Amino acid sequence: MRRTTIKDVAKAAGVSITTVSHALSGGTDVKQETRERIEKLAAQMNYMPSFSGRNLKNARTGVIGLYSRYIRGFYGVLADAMCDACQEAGFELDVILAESGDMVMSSILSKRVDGAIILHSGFGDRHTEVLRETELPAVFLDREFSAGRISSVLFDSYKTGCQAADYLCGLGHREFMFIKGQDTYDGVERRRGFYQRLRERGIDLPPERELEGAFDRTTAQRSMERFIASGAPMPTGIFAANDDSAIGCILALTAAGYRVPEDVSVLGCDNIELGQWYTPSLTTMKTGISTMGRLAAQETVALINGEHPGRITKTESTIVERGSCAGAPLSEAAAPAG
Amino acid sequence: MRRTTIKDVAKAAGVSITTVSHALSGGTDVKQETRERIEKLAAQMNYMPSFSGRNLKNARTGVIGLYSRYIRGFYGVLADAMCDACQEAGFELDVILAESGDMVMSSILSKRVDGAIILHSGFGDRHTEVLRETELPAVFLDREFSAGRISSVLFDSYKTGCQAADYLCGLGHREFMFIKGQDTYDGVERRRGFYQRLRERGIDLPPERELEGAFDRTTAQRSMERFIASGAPMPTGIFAANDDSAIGCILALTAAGYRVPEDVSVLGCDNIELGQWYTPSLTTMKTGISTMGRLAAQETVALINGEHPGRITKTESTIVERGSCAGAPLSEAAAPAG
DNA sequence: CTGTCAATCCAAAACGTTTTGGTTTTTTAA
DNA sequence: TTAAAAAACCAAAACGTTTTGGATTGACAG
Repeated sequence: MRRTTIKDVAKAAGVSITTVSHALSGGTDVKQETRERIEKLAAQMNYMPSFSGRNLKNARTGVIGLYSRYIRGFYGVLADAMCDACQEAGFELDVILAESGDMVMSSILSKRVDGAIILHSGFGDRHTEVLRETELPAVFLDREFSAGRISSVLFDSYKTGCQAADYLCGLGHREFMFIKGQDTYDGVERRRGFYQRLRERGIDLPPERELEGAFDRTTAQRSMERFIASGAPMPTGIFAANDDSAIGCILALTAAGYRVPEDVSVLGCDNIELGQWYTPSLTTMKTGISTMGRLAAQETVALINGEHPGRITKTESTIVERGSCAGAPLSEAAAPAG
Repeated sequence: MRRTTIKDVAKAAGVSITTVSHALSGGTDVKQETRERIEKLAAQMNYMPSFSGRNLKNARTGVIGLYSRYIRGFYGVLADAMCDACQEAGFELDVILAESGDMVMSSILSKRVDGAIILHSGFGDRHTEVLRETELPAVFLDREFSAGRISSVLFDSYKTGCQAADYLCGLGHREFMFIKGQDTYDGVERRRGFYQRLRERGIDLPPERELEGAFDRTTAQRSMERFIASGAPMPTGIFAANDDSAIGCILALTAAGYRVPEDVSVLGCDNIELGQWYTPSLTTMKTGISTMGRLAAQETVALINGEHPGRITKTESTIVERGSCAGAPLSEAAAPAG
């Protein structure tokens, strides 16, 4: 169970541990012949410097940590993109799954990573304050914040909301509905942008036309069913805060006899894979998840290298036109085919 | 940038570092009053023991590493399940994304993790041999191997193949086709089980009825298009090595005028989320990804604790009956509706 | 022969912990 | 009051590295 250390290699090679260290880490103070002998020996003995031993001395680990609660779905795509960018910069990406903000903070304080990318709803203001004091390079993905060595990399969700409004208006719609997401950064900003742009165009969206979607298929479906049951006139243009809730919404609409997109247009957001296979295929706002992951990793590296102080970066969305949106029907409000 | 160490806390509390260490790690040799004072101070100063310092002394990191090349999709679900099981056992799960088998090996040899879960195509026999010598507790997820401190946790894909054959035969089918996956453990075993069980039932599956699917939607679609163009008679029961290729297969069939499941039944494997939303909804073999993740993590913990030597564990699949399979049509071979 | 220089090498310190084996102080028992 | 026992504390070693500041060669110039 005892693993080989630098001492073992030194003994085997008949030199001091200093020489072994120099030989293996490319130092200049060692004869070519000796270096080769040591390298061969180290390989034979499966020697690899101890992570802890090395870091203790160096105060540098060479790893960037992605802290989140889950890793499935969205997070996985993000992590894959980050990983590429980290490796290009000579860092390793570790995904550290933590249950609470306290666990994230503990891990950071234990000096395991050179930089942290944080996407964790449990990480609160209290933690942020500690993080700032600690001066550890960090990047937030779910809030707008910047300070000394802390940056944020975000979707420009406000603008995405604006674009959604512009697109639906451009199709001729005048009566709208918003399927609300959760109160995350993106959920709040998408909503804000959508409402703001509608207002600029002189369109009012009354409270009863905002449905609870919770970024969730089932929730959106139930909400829409309730709305339909209420007998209120159906608007013709619907923007859902994400694709999942858009699909739930469509499910309820078609079940009630509405045709999408002939009677009602539904615009999603995120561009999940399912959207292109669903019937009708989903028109949606495509957010660049991979781009964001890559930018976040690069920003972390830049902060570690002290290239610039903390700042805020936003990436924009583009529309993906598919089958769930169409021009507004002639009648003011949509009605089910019966 | 200098983080607080145990020395700082000791100085602030007016005690030795020994006492601080005891106070914070629940040692018994410290007065209650002193302990409280130290705890409060440590919290105030944001002190957290250095990961490297502690591990150097302990030769134990408290982390289990999941080594893979990607983390999106399938891997993410797996990792989430593992994370739960690890935390229950007092370990932390780190997902370590490595490009090559060499990188995995380096990381393991640098003694960063107490146990490794390996799911990496780049990890070859050469690495396995080193791993065995190193005696580090490890679990493979993509090959059948066991030794001193090395286990495997796998899908029982051979049995899954058998079940697929049984199910299709039970529906009355006699003419079959197999959409081949990649030459991974699961790909090979699913195929072996399917063929074996057909043979046991006296059914022959000729080579021209095995199509290349590569676990990939497009590849399967192209293969099926080519088969249709060849004019060969269409079998009525198709088993695809995974859901993606099943969907590609259905795409080609419906485009050519075949009705699924009336003319041809298509059985997938994996139970991906898309399957339930696709039209027709996909009948498939459900593999327990979360169960496997949980088992793998528990097995790793057991190996770390020396509870038993390396062994092989397999989890079974269950069928999910949906809309892409039906009883065999009366005519021997299926024909497009025209 | 002497001093300089470059090329190799190495001993020891330092990094931040935990643990071992005391030492000092306080409490208890006689 | 004193001896023994218990409680509270601490100095130093050890873990595996890297780095600092020499030490030891041998070659070469003067």
